[in-house]
Amino acid sequence: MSRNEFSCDCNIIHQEAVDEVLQKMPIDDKFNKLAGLFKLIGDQTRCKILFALDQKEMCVCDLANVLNMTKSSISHQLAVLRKSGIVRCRKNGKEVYYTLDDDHIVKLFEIGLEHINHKG
Amino acid sequence: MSRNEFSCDCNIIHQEAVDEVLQKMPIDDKFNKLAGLFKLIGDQTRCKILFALDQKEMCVCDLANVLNMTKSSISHQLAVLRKSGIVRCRKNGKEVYYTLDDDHIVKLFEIGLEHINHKG
DNA sequence: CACTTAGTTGAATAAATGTTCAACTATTAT
DNA sequence: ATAATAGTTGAACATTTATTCAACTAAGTG
Repeated sequence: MSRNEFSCDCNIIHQEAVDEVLQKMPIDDKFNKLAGLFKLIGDQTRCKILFALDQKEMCVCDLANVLNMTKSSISHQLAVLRKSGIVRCRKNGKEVYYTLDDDHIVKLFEIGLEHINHKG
Repeated sequence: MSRNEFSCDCNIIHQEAVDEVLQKMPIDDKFNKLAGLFKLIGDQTRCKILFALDQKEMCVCDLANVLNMTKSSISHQLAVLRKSGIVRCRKNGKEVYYTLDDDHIVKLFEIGLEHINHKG
């Protein structure tokens, strides 16, 4: 039984190791969400937006000025962050104010920065 | 001085807030690396590879079996992870064994999973 | 009311990215 | 030597994705 029934193009070298790891692997849905979360903060623009919102509640124009980008592109990214529940918004007159809505993000940033400062 | 000199298409609503946040913002290079790190683990395939390697040192074929993918696509992703210093490899005969080479990744995963389990 | 500004949205464009495929190297076994 | 297997690599392809542009809504101002 050196060949497996799956679509990978090789023999199983260490069947036991493979089985053991497979048992501990979370289901696909978990990885989907996990990778999705990291993909969300794996973009310079969104990184900066989140960093800024961690300092202060800000409206779209403020963010556009901080990032030196157009309202439109900021708004598009804010929509992405909103839909994923990472930021929250509140309307006041003409302006829409955004805030961070997730403690985990700040922790992820801290560890990420540790990594950067430790390695290249 | 309600108009700024930059390329954003709007007035500054809260000059003080903008200035304050701008002062605290790391330089672009930091954000580049930070977003780069998250982008790296923001992919299902690489997420699974890293999770597997956190359990056990594995060769490419083992990983191909665990993920049920071809050697080639696994190898391509391993090259990406290698170049960024997140995994390390060691050759032994025909086989190449990979291991995790970064404590931060595990921490990021833990917090990421906390987030998933807390939110949707 | 007409005008300006804050913000959103959809379509289009351009760039980045993951997988496949085929060719290749290197090591082991017959 | 020859064959088979582990792994890498570059090009091609398809998909995803970030920004731009233009049109739009909604709220405040003269």
